[in-house]
Amino acid sequence: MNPNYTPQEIEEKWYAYWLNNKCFHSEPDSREPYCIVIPPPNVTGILHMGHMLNNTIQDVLARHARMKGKNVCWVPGTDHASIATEAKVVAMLKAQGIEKHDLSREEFLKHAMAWKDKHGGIILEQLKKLGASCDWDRTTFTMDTHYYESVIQVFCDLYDKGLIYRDVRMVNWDPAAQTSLSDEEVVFKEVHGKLYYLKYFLEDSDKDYLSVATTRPETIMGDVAVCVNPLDERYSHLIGQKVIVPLVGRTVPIIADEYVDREFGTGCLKITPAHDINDYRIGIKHNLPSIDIFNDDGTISNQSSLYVGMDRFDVRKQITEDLAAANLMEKEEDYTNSVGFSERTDVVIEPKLSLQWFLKMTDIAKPALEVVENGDIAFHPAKFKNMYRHWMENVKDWCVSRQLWWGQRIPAYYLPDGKCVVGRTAEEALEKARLHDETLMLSDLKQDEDVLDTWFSSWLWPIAVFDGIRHPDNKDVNYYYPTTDLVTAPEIIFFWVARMIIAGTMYRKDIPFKNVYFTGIVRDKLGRKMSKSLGNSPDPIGLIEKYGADGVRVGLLLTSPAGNDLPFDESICEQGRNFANKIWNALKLVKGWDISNIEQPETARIAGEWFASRLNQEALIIEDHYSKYRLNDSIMAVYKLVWDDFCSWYLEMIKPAYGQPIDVATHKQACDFFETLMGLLHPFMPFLTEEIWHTLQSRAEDETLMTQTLPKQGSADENILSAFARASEVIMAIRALRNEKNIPQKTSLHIAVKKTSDDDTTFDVVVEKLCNLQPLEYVAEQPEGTLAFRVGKSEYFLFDDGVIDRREALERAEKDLKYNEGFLRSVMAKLSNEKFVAGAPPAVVEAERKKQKDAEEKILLLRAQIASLSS
RNA sequence: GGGAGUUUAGCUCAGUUGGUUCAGAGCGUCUGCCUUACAAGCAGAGGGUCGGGGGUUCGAAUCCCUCAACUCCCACCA
Repeated sequence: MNPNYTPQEIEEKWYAYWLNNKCFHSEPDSREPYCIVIPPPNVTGILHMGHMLNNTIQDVLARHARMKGKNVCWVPGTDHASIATEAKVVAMLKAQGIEKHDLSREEFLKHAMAWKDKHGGIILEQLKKLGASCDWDRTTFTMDTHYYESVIQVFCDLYDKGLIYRDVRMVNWDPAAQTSLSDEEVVFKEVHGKLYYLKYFLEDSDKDYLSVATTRPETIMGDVAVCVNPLDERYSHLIGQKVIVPLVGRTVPIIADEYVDREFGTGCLKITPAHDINDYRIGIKHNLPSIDIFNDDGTISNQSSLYVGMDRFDVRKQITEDLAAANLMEKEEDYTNSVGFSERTDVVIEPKLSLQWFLKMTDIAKPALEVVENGDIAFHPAKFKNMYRHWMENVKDWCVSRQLWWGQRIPAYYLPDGKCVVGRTAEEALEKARLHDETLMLSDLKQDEDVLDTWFSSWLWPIAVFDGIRHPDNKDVNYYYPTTDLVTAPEIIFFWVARMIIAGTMYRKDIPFKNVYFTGIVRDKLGRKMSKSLGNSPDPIGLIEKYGADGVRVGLLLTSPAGNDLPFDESICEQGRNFANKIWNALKLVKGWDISNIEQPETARIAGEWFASRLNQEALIIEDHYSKYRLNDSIMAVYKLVWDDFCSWYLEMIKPAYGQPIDVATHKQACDFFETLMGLLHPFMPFLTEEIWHTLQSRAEDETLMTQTLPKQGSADENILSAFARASEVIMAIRALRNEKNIPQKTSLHIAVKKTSDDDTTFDVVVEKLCNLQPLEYVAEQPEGTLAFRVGKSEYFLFDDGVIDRREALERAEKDLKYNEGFLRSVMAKLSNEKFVAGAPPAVVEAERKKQKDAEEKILLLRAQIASLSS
């Protein structure tokens, strides 16, 4: 066997084995289902640390449930991610010298599909390296035919119910992707810019002007008014008069509205209804015209008299120069404000008036709020309930149309007279259209050019992956829905989680999942979010190659309680790798022994009894952690059980002397323990545990650890656990003594004990073995020439081999005495306090009395010891 | 501007309804060991006024008030 554990081959071998044996595949049967739907990554995406964490957690939950005997189905898939993917395809085409606008919709989609076929699914292959136990036979893509149809069907249904409407609204416009965005897709960032004070001269005056502060001087071509607060005495006399927009020369009125903050800037606000949401509202209120000076790509439109065709940011630069040159700029100030950026393309959002499709949210959100409020769906950690409630109570209508080609095309058809019908197919639409005009032909219908927001497909994910929209009563959806756990990032609680709950309560009249586990965000050591632009994200596949998938999984899990951010440092993977290696070495030890038909030593017998109890005890605790979704506590408990209890204690206890064989019974038991431990560890370290499970004994052809159902653990013997706890204290005390006195392990020590009556002697043989002692001697008094130390209430005496320093021993005893006297004082302080004795529960008072008694006994012992040392 | 959360060892975090001298774990640090499973290791040790202040209580890391710092969400300021 290799000296160090080498994961690569082993991981490849077992993943292939599991696939070949269909270990991940699930079909409905009589068992209890356990289902997770993966948060579908972008089809063209590649694996990043966030995916690693998220999918490791899902895999742990899935594997754990499988070993509990559930019928586990983890559905994988990808999202078509309309904006992101379309942007990538457009860029790819551009690199080949092809402009999107030169292609027909069909041609473009052909290119996009080709791109998807080439790059799509890379991420799924990467998940396999991590060990993800997804049911790959159920892999779903949000543009698969059945899925596409489901989305269209839902759109039509919502339209028929009157929940979807088309309207002109101010939307968030992404000039790079040239599409509208929902509010959720806009990210606000602090931007250091300037505040420009522009001169708006009063009509018929060449010296009186209003100074107007703006961060966007390039929008003045769209100005239709200047607004002041009606209560602002500085300007009240001017209300109703007119000013001239600088450079532009247009005459616009001075109006009044409470919206204007008198404190800000000069208290004058220019009104550009087409390019600012607040100006838009004021424009409507005051019946002002709206001048849209931007083209869809962010250049100046011919609605403007100036700068036509120039980009908005170039214009900003140019116009400030021109304003200054024309002496129309009063001043500039540095200014920081928050500006909306497109989540996908990272360009500055342009508020824009346009005709879009919306979904009414208010009513359909109510039942979805209810199921979280009443606990049908549990959030882990629970604090996210607050966030959810707040959003749901203030939910806005959802802009579902996107001016893209990649996605589900909106099934709305326009008639020659401008009327609109909605239907799943053109034929269905035609039927409806003929109700208006029976002479219409298919060719008279013109389908809407836009596609639906990506999230308008992902919100159906837990239903549509089982085809439960088109066939609501099919076997799969009836069995697997509602799913059990959802593991996702808090960032998409509104994008996705909330909307899935809405869709679930609408289309299944049931929750989509019972638990939502929110992972933290993976950050770098400096606490920064990992991002491509910062280049601070390690390559996950590189990490797997370096530390092994098991090692990386352990590392990620150890430091990541639900909802907490994870400051990632490669060294945590090292800890995982080291752990794998430790286990590997334990296997080497166990496999290396010669087995012989000899009698079982008492040490091994008692060690077995103890470890069996320990295992039972800890298995319960681990299970409890799982039930609370405290996976980091769960892995830590297994980690310590394996490393400390099994390797450091148990194996040391049963280990035969070098060159000696081990007895059959002990060896068998050690292997059984090892096997059980591998079961407990399997969800976290699937590859290593599977390998070891097969190495411990030969298995049937298609047997795997991952499909084993873990046996119910027995009970733990408290007596033996506490007897061992005491013995381990003795052992550690002796080791510390050796360490302090520099007595090598090879030197066998001669120790006598004066035990108190309630001490258990069961583990004396273990103490002797692990500390390399001559048989313990039991004495009534301290023998001459010995060094005394105390563990609990028993005294131990080390026979002097010329290494004992009496003065040091005395100091130790005195320190111990001082501590116990202090302890006694604090206990007595409580007991002599009448209020305590009267007020505290009797059990607590009783406990204090016992402490008093114990401390007094110890003090007596120590005083005697000190006396003998100083004589 | 509105809301939520966090603050305990050098780092990441536990600490269940106040009750053992309760201040914990892992990692890191320090010391000693290449002891034939494992130096990716073994054995041992040190380390914290539980963010500051005040209060309730016989008793507070835990409950209340207040201040401070940080994080996140929502709204968005020309």
